[in-house]
Amino acid sequence: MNIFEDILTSPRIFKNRDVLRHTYTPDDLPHRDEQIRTLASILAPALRGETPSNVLIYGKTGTGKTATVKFVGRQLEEISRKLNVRCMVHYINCELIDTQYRVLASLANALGRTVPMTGWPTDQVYEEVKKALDMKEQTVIIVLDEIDKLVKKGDEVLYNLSRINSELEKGKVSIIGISNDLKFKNYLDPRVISSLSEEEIIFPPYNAEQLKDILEQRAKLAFYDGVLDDEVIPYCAALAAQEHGDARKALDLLRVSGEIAEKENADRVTKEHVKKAVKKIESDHIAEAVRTLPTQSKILLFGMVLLTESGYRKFTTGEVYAVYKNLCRRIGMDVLTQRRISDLISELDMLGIINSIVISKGRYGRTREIKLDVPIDDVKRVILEDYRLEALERIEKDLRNVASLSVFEEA
DNA sequence: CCTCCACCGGAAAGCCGGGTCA
DNA sequence: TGACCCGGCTTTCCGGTGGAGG
Repeated sequence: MNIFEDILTSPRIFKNRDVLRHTYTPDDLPHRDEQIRTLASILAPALRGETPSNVLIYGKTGTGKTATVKFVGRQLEEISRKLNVRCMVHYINCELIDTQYRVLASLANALGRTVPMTGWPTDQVYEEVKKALDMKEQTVIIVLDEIDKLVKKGDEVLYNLSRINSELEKGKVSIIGISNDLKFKNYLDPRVISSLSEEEIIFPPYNAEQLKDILEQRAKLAFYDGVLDDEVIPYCAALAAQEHGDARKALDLLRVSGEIAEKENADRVTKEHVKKAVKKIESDHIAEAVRTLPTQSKILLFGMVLLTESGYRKFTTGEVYAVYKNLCRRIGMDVLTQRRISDLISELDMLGIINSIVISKGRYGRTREIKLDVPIDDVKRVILEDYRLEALERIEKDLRNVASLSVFEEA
């Protein structure tokens, strides 16, 4: 049989998987009417040739901030075309575009100027932006998503952008800042704050009911009719609502459940698939967390893996440190002090890779009791992917044959 | 009730790579 | 270009401590 025939005849789950990704902006945002209307009324002056107020938008991840802004932005551009008003919305993700120069260059390019992504003096790019705006009598609404990332590198851009209007003849600029960090204002110059936050909109987390509506709306587009068991969506919604009402998480859960069902060649998605999806997402998160760990932490964690494998369900800072020190020596890496390792252990704890609590063993001192509470095989595999740590694999094999505990000795 | 272990965790200073400014 | 600054990482130093054993 032709392999494609095989694939084509297998049960079909997804009509359109992309609808469940967070890059997708739906045509209708349930339970965000209030925010949409507020934002629209703030931006409306743009259509009458006035400058809209600057807006700051707050809300945790997955509360629909970006989707709402993009949605309103699209509608605004649409109607301004109809009314023949020169008004555009320029979206910038500050996680990627995180310096004054890049923000200005991206803006200039969007306005039809060719500015290299590097090389020019910053004020020349600034002039270029101003010229473009004045010449076209353009109104631009700049969306700075994850604005807190930008602020951490200095608020000069924001300062310049917020007073650019007074230097323009005909062009108009207003700024929409999106942040999930409520405290990010602390890093700002008070003048910038007052100009930037002329208006503020808060996005509260979704509750389980609302998440259910969102999922149902998307599921209609994403899945074929009747492939979802009735309990699947309420279950996903309930799980995501427990964790801060994050719609992104709920959608991920639904998508991964579908993918698992598809891979299993099942003809419907069941609650069991959702349960598996929870596990898969969690283990992917852990793998990612381990992968991005600094090298020293990886060695440390590898030491913990070895201890766990040789039967220690829990161990103390001192024990791990001895193992860690040995491993470092054998693979020729620098050995950090115990004080530092103590901090690295706390970090691993915060990432949820290990469990550690400070206990007192009376006469035998006070220490942290550490437990590795993730699948050790996964952790080990990911650590060994690091080319600098290949040597660890050999050491581990040697240890299996010798008494594994010998790592402890020779302090 | 006191001691004293084996570490915790704060403070401060040093080091280093990168960026800024005259 | 060199002087300088900044922030992240690391070391040094050290005072603090819960509770088993005496």
